[in-house]
Amino acid sequence: MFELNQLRCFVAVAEELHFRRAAERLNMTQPPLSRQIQLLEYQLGTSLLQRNNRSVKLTTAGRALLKDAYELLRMAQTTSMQIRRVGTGNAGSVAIGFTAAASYRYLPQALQRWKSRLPDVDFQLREMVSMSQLDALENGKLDLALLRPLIHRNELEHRQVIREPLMAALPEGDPLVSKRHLTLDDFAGRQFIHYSPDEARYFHELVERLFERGDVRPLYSQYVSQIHSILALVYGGMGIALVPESANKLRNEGIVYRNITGVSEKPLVSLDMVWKKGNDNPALAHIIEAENALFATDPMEVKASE
Amino acid sequence: MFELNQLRCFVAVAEELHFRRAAERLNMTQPPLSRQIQLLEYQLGTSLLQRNNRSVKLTTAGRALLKDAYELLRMAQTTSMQIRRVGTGNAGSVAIGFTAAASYRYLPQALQRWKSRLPDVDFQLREMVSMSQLDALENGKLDLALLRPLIHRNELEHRQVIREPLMAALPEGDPLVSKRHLTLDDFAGRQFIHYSPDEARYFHELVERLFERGDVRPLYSQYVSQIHSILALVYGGMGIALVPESANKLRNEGIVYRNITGVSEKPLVSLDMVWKKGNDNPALAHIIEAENALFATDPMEVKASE
DNA sequence: TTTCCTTACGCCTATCGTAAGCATA
DNA sequence: TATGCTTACGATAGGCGTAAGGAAA
Repeated sequence: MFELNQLRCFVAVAEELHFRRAAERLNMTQPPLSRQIQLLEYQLGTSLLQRNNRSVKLTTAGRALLKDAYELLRMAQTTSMQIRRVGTGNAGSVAIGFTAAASYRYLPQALQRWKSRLPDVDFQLREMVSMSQLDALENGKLDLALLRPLIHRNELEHRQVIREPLMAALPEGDPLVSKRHLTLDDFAGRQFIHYSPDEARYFHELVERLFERGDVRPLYSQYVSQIHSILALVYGGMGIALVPESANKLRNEGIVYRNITGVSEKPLVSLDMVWKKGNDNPALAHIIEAENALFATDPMEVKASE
Repeated sequence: MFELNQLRCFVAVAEELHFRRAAERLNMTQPPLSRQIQLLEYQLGTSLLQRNNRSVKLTTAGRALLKDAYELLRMAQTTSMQIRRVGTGNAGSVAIGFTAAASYRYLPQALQRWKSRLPDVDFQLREMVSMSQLDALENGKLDLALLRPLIHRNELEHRQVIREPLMAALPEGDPLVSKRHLTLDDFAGRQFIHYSPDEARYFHELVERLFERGDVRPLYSQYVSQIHSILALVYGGMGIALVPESANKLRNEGIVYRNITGVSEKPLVSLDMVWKKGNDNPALAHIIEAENALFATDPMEVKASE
């Protein structure tokens, strides 16, 4: 089989139709160039150039090869540049998993930042539940995961990327709506829609810890894992709930959000970016670096707002 | 820039994920294989394989390269085979020019023969007037021309491929139609549609020579170059004419063809195949060879039929 | 100790450059 | 005679194989 260098020799001769000039272009002397062409002809079993002492012309086979040689050399050149860029992280692809929660506030802006910084990187986005994301990270199906803090595994690294406050979600017409500022005491004895201790453990424990500090307890009526399900139940009058501030991007109709004095001032709910320790995807490194630079001091804090 | 051989080395390692086994597959020992991979990595400026003493894994850049390497090697392989076949004339393309006359009888069957013998050859057909064909042959735009015999140029070779008789073309209702066999004497004093001495010189001289042998002369009323024009004029009652037998493939409506005793027995009208002497298109050689074998004795003769 | 990749080193082949050959205008 | 490709030949560099090195299980 021929080598790319032989094709480069052949292309030079085919374009110059003159061995000496072609050799000059290739920064070599003419005799070895002749030999390379002869070798190529021998390997292909056919003559490529018809040469007498006065002229050099392409044969039919030579004309056919010239077209393919251009194609091959062009593709080799493209490949070389592309791999170089993948190596530096300026090209390639990054597989990103995210939970529904991440898709509302953090992911859209983050994607915009990353795409403008890495325009030739292909971002593959997949909505997945937290557990699947962690598994996918480990077996290399994902480069990056966006999810609520969990017990982190050893081989995974993480960083907080967003923190937002908890707010009360009330159905329209609820007596508490008239109060501008609630306190946790207002939840005493109220039907309360809680988070599932298994499938939404992070939120479950967050809420548990809040109420452990005081004396009041709401009446836990339901255990639900997804925020949009909680909002549906609040809307349906099944109770009131505590949700992260970004829930208002999910649903506003029939629901009123209220700050809770002593709670909503602090951004309690985190979103984490997680990746595998040994992941060598250079584009991933750029993303992590970009987020580190952006949140040089602290993760992005979402202030309580009304 | 890398060489194809380095890609072959890389692919072997990427598939085996084991240097020693890959080296065996490549019929070499393991250390030089390591060196080739290192060289490739150096040339691309990025690591392709992540190797510790226990395992070899593709990096992101390596995965990207593997896909492109397959593509490049496959294309090189295809090119090699294709050029080899072009060299033997079993692939490639042949540009064939033909006059309208050739397209009726000879070309269709000939093309069928050639295509079944050379299934991977691309036949490019172009209808052209004779002069353009000869020019195109000389400057390499055509490989083969099909036309009436002309004063042949030096650099061109030719062979007769078909001979057919001349017949009389009469308008329906002409008094001569009632005779089953005409003679040239029947043309005496009749309005006769002749061939142009410039644009249809071959036919012009053929007809001239015919009438020179006897005493009768028709009345030359029109000088026309194309056979289908002659038939139109005959149909229109402008006169009668002498046309090659294959004219009946052009037009039958309103025209009656009749043999001429002493003329139609001999196949007087030839069609030639012409090519340039130095043409190196191997597929052309196959075509010429095929026709030589087919007409081992004589060109295909079209018998006078009614 | 074994496995497996890397480094070191000598050999050899393939490519290069110089020089001579040969055909043509 | 000048031009231009090929052949011949010595030098050199790059690739291969063998042997030694080093890390991990």
